[in-house]
Amino acid sequence: MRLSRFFLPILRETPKEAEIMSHRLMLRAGMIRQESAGIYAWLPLGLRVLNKISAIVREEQNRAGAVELLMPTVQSADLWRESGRYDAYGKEMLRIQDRHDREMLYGPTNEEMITEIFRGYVRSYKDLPLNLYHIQWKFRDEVRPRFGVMRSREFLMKDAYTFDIDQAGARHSYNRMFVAYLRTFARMGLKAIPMRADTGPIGGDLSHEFIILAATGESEVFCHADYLDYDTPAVDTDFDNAEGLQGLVDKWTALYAATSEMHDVSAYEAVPADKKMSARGIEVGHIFYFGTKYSAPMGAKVMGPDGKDHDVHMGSYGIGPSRLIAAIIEASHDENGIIWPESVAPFDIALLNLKAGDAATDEACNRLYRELSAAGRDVLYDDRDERPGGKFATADLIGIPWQVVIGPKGLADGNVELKHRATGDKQVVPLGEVVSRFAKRG
RNA sequence: CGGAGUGUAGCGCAGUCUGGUAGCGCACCACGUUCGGGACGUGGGGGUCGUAGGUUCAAAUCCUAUCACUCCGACCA
Repeated sequence: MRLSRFFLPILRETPKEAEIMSHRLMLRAGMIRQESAGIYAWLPLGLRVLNKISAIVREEQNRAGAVELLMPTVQSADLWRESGRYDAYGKEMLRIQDRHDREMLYGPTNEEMITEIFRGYVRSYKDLPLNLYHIQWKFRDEVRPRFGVMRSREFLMKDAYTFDIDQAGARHSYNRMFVAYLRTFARMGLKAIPMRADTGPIGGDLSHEFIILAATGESEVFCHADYLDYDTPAVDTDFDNAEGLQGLVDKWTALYAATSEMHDVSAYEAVPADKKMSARGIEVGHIFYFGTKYSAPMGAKVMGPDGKDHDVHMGSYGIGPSRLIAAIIEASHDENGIIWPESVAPFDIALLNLKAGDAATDEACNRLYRELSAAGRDVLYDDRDERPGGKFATADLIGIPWQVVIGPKGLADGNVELKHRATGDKQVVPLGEVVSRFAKRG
């Protein structure tokens, strides 16, 4: 992409309403624009990151055996009356009427709808287990949206729903998502710690919030420091191996980790002093098992091997890609701007032409732009007629992992400069070697 | 939903107390000099002062209503 033809409305000054760093940087980098309280337009740079994150979520969901579909944003109130939640949900639900005065709502979540879909087709235990998910916009009319996309009213959410014949099956389904989540967040460069969460009236131990530690986190968390050193489950993890998965989950839940709502002071006291970690955290995922809470009232049952009907055991599993963007920025930035992990960066390489209009630099840049693009790299080519300082500042602000800097001075010796955004390391590289350097990294 | 604020050019702000017909910095446009970490000069464009009433010879400024947004608290992916 040539910057001269892209739409990147960066701001030099910080809009006053932005309190936390991720919100400031997203506004300054031209990623989002507020359209209403807690409602944002995604500008091209922001959308690129959002799509990268969704792609990782999708890959890991699929790997764990989940199947993607897409449900609508607008739902019928009648559906929610079946579960009793139409009245129970309260003012957070955005209620609307269509032209026939039918009561509709903008979905805050999809348990009712997925249960309706399930019961319409699935009749036998032989069709289980089943895990269906979608990535769709949700709306929750928060009393006080704030912190940009961290707590917005409209937000993108991946929500998966599992169906099993019994609780043992549901536990395996739960564990699949548990491990998929560990992999998902790790791929985005995040250290997410699963913390025991409130299961409400269902009880049991099958509910976890995945928390990223960050100074600006909304909730106070307490955990054992060893979690930070744990290895991510391998890419070839066998998700059909129930014992193997249980072992992984056991390992990741053995040590103490809880948010303030679930904090158990005496259990925390048992953590060795040098391992005690008290910090603030951002919730980026939440998984839980809720049994037959929706299947029973809504009549989602299947015939079991015993020839009898069974209410299916369900669970739901959420990840907020839009919130994740803010969480990643909170965890990865410096005074100059965002530092994207390579896996979610909007572009792989920023190609800076320090003297647009100069025949030699133009030619070298054009060639590199073509060759890097052909090698499968997403390149943002800053071909604008701007001063070098502005180009450096822009590239740093929007956080592209690598900067290839081409100016007349270096080019006279056949060299370009390669800068790594995260470390600030700069090295001089012969022009002819740039493409091979990046080809290897893929 | 309780409490506190703010709405003046794309962004950040002054002007409001004490009414006299709107200004500064950045950004934007033109020309020139510049050009390896956010240059400088000259000239220029852009605002029904959130909206609606009212008071007044005269309202960004005073009064009333209303809308939007932000912050603190309670609540939440």
